[in-house]
Amino acid sequence: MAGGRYLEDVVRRLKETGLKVTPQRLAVIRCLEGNSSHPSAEQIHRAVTRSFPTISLATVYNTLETLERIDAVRSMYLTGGRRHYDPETRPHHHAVCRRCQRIEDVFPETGGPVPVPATVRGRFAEVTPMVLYRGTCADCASFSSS
Amino acid sequence: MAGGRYLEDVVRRLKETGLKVTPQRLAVIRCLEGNSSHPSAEQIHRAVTRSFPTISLATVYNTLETLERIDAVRSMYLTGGRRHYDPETRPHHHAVCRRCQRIEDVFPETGGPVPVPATVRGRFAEVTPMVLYRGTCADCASFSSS
DNA sequence: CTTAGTGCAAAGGCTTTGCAGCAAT
DNA sequence: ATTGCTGCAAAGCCTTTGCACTAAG
Repeated sequence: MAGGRYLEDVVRRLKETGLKVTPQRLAVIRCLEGNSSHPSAEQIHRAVTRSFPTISLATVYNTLETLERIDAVRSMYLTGGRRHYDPETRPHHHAVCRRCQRIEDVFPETGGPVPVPATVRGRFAEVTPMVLYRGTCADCASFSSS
Repeated sequence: MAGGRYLEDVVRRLKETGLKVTPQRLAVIRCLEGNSSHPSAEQIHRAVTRSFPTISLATVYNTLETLERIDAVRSMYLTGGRRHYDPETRPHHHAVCRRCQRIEDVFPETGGPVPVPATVRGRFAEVTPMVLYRGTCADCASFSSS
């Protein structure tokens, strides 16, 4: 595996900002590293619990907020009323399955840049477009009636 | 004003589906007609309360769910954990202010169709792209430090 | 009449907050 | 010693649900 580039980087930023590198934070960072499943806080908590049984859900939330402030994670509401966390902080798009809610990253390179219409440019500054491709994923399409 | 095209249309669809046209539902429909502010359920409730003081928030939620089923309104999580309702049910995009969370409709015609990358097309069927143009609106840009 | 819809209140998710105890300078 | 972090529990939003009452067709 790629081995800790993300972890190293986030740890460095924590230290630079004067924040502490606690075992709980390390566990959450490790859970996020290379994780493109866009987990919710609760999913992260469940996953981290396996290696760190005593970590509390509140600490996971606190840690995620801290990590978001140092740009180590990005949160978003893509589907439903729950927040999803993504360690990929570069601008990119998302494909979301209408049925199973699976979320996949879609990088701008694969589809070319998304133009910002003049009407939007005239009314908003520093516009970053983010596309949501809502569709039906292969798994769900094959079990179409289930 | 345009005068009731939306209302007429929704009332017709309610009847066709065998649903009742109650004063509460009419009040919610009137509140949605031509409303492009993407209100939350609570905002709709507050607005409707002015003309219909006894309507309950639960009824507003129930009504919105009913209206969404007959495709008279579309709900979405664009920003934060609250649901926003939009009487515009044709596919379109949204511009959202990073600061004040104001939401504006952006119609595909103004920016041309959004292409679906081959990678997405290969993994998802019936893909509908929806763009979120996140930026800073003119009002917020002028009060940049407030 | 009959059935669906309303309003109230309670319950349910998810997230945030307050605070005592603990850990790391 | 001082500061910040953790974990627990409670509180807070927003939304959904159960149920008796009411009203639409």
